[in-house]
Amino acid sequence: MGDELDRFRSFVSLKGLRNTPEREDIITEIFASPDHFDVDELYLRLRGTGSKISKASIYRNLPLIKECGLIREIWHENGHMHYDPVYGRGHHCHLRCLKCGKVIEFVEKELVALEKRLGNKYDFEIIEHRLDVTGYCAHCRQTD
Amino acid sequence: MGDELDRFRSFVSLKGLRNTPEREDIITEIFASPDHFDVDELYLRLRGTGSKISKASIYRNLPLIKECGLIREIWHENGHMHYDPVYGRGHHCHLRCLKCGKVIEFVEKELVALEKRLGNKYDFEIIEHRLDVTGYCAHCRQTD
DNA sequence: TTTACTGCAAAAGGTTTGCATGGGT
DNA sequence: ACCCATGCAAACCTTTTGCAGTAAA
Repeated sequence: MGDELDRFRSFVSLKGLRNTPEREDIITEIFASPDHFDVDELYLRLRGTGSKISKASIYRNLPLIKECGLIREIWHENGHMHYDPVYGRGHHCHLRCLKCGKVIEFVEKELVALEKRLGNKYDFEIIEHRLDVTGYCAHCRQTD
Repeated sequence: MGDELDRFRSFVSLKGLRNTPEREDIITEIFASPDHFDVDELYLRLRGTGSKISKASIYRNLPLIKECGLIREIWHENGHMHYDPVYGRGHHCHLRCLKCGKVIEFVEKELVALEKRLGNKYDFEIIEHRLDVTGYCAHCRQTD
């Protein structure tokens, strides 16, 4: 907790880049409530805290924050990308309702073994896997 | 083989829609070599066969062809969606090289059991899962 | 002092849509 | 004949980028 900033500061200085208040604001806000988000939501949340940051800066910084390992891209929906804060949280996958959009996170440890198997079989160095399961939740099936 | 068209014809008439040469051209071309594609590639392939179809029609028809179960969306990359012909082929997942873009398809039958487990546990009617594994292939690791 | 970072606004690029025409059923 | 589907071009929307000013290091 607060750890994210430390990690980002090291990352940035290691790369010979600069840290800025804007970057810290973004990261702080993301981890203030580490739920899935898209650029627009994050922008509005930041505005809500009084930040005057521009969307351009958000777009420019998300790849860096991703490279640093604090967030990852999860899925693209309605024409835009969604992100998931991952730092400090175990790897998980998503079960998503196609109607209401509700998202349930679940952990599937077998996938680690699967990764290893695939890496060996096809001679790949696996970087990540993304498993997205979709369907209809109980509530949405009733109100069909 | 050719089966795709039959399926689409039934689907379309069941929905009270109309079949057209453009729609058949799209489907025929997709299954002429059923590899992953994006809209632009498909458009060029169609042009290559002499078709005068517009991109607008492709964009308007892909959702229908998807709903019919002939294709599915797989991943969004470089700002646009990629598609996968699925009809008549077993369900598979993708292992993708982050550098050269090479795609290896693999089958993981355990995922069916996983789907069932998730459905029961969270009371979801599962529609589909998408597992996308990324990393670096042997060739790209050597030429780093 | 250097030069990466920011905000702004314009541009880019994929996808959608309005409209008039054409063609299934 | 009805009205859905098409082509064209404009609109739309997310994301990227050029530029001039600002501020880390």
